[in-house]
Amino acid sequence: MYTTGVRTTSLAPMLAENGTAGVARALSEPSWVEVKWDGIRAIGTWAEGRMLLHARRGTDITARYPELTADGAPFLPVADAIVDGEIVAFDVHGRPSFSLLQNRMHLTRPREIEREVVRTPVVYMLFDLLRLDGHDLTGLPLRERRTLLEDVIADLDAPVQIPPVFDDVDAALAASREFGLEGVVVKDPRSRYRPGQRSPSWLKLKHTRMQEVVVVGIRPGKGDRESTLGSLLLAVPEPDRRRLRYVGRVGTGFTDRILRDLLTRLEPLRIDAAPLDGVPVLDASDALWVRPEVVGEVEFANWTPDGVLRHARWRGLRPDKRPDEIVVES
DNA sequence: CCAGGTCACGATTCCCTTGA
DNA sequence: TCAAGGGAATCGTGACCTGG
Repeated sequence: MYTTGVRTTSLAPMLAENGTAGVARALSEPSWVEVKWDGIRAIGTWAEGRMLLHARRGTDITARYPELTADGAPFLPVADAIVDGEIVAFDVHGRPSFSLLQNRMHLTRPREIEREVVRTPVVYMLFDLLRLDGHDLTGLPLRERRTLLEDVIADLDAPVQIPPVFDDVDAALAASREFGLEGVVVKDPRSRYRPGQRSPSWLKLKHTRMQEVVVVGIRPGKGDRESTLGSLLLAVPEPDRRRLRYVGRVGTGFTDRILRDLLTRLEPLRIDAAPLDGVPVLDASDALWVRPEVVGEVEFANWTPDGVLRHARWRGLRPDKRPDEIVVES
């Protein structure tokens, strides 16, 4: 079982560009809309009755998902195939949860992997078929690859599924937002599969949210960011408005000019002790604290279970807002 | 034996250089 | 002039090493 982590040959997955609803609607009529699964992209190579899994950059992750790859895993009724899909873990509400996956995605010890098979089961959502019984299918249109995928791999057990395709961008966007999903991917059904390419034939439309935050600290930067800062430590007021609650860091979304401006504003506010409790040791270890006076706005994907902003990027200062005016969006 | 630091890997986003 | 791609920064986890 020492295949984990080794780089072996496999196809590189085709990637989606960031898109807008307008461009996505124009991609085809009717539209081809898939759920954007919040999981781990994986290319599956089926041969000699066994599935090998490779992550986006080619890492062999076969050993990490025995329910998809070891004895007893679903059996594809073909001699050989290469499939493309996403490994997904679901929370109690039935929503894909990347934070659940993080419990198991880096495990290497067989005992711990087996424990997570039971505790954090995954489903392999297949959305493409790249090779079948010796034939390269990447030159076929998506519509035909999908038909072959459905024909050939029809009756699989629970851990391997073929998710549905929708035909209305706006309805799918609304429904996915309603259900708390990350977004949708709109594809051109006429498009070929281009391994390793980021193609405008696939567009991801992601839901994002905004949150006002108060800056409570600075973490030093490295490399190009050595002379300015690495990330900002953020907080929001507790419901009682008297204390602050730590909500994580933001380290992207800045231009060099904005970084220099932030540093100029924050330097005079430096204080010795943290202005709040509950900052994880790792974040606090090299932090430079500031008086909680500077309010800004971040765009983010969702809240983690422990109340931290996920994928936050800086959107700008809110000089019109005082820290105690911040409203926490649920 | 534990805590802390560093690394690896999974992910994303953005800047900046490159080349057409 | 503009798009594409490389590079580097971020987050979050576990593995590993080291010093007390």
